[in-house]
Amino acid sequence: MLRTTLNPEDWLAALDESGFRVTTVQETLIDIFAHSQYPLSAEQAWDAARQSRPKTGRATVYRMVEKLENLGLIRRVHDYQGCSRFVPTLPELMMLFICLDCGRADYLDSQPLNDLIQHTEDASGHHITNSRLELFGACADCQQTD
Amino acid sequence: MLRTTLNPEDWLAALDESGFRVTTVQETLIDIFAHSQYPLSAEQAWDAARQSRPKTGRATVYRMVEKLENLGLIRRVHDYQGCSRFVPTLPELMMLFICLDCGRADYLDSQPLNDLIQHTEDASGHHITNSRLELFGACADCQQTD
DNA sequence: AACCTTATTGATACATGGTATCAATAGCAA
DNA sequence: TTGCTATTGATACCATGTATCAATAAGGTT
Repeated sequence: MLRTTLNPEDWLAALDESGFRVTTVQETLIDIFAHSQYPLSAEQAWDAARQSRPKTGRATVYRMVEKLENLGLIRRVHDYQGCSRFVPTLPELMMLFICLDCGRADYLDSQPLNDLIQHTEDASGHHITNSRLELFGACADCQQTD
Repeated sequence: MLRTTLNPEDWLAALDESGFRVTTVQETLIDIFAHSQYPLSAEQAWDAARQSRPKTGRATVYRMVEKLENLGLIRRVHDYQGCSRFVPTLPELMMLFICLDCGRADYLDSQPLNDLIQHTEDASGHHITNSRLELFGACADCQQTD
């Protein structure tokens, strides 16, 4: 699966630039999200965080997830598993494909979505400021193993 | 806003054909969903149901909402208000626009989405079986009043 | 129309996921 | 090093949704 690389240091820099203190919890959680192959819930991130940092609090993780989402560093995935899991944001790759077989998320180039939005604005008269597109099915890898 | 008409009787017929008993709770809830201008949560539907049918139970409404969703008669809306509200399904109009100002849902023709899916399948090699597209912004009406 | 079977309902208790509170901790600037 | 204050962790709390189970009511049968 295509996946442009993500740099945890950029995320820490983004927090710093937004005026937040850089803490060890943040480093831990950013590492967890940036390196996960799969969408993660706050609960899953909490479990993962406690492996390297046992005293990590649950509320802290929920707060951190909210902060990362507000900063646009992670985005919520809405799929058949629910609406509580997150993946890193890749700004140019906003079309998300979720494989119903292996569960992995694939990021797709946003251009077709941008075109669709432009076309829809023209046709409907609505002014579109935000969008969410999620595609579901069997990924290229999983089709071969069926 | 465009909105093709919905016939509550068709919904009752769909329940009947699926082997479910047709009850007064169902009639009440179907009427509520079919005529709402806005996405409704189960809790909101419960409030509405009790106005004409005071003894209606909370769990019953949650069960009914789940049933209507499983039958494809209503669909879940995932927006800034959360992921617990539903709108009627209009099969040929699967692109949903939500106005961030007035809150109303507008249904848009699915063809551009179908084209995008076809294109994405060809480009990515994934087999796409399902999709969700939601667009957000200011609707044509609300732009004029700004 | 009365009867029977069983799906559906309503009330209650429960589970899950997320949030508010607040004293203790730890960034970070001086 | 010190002091200020954002952040944290523990706990209690809340909201949303689910399991249980006796009572009710659809709707087919007689």
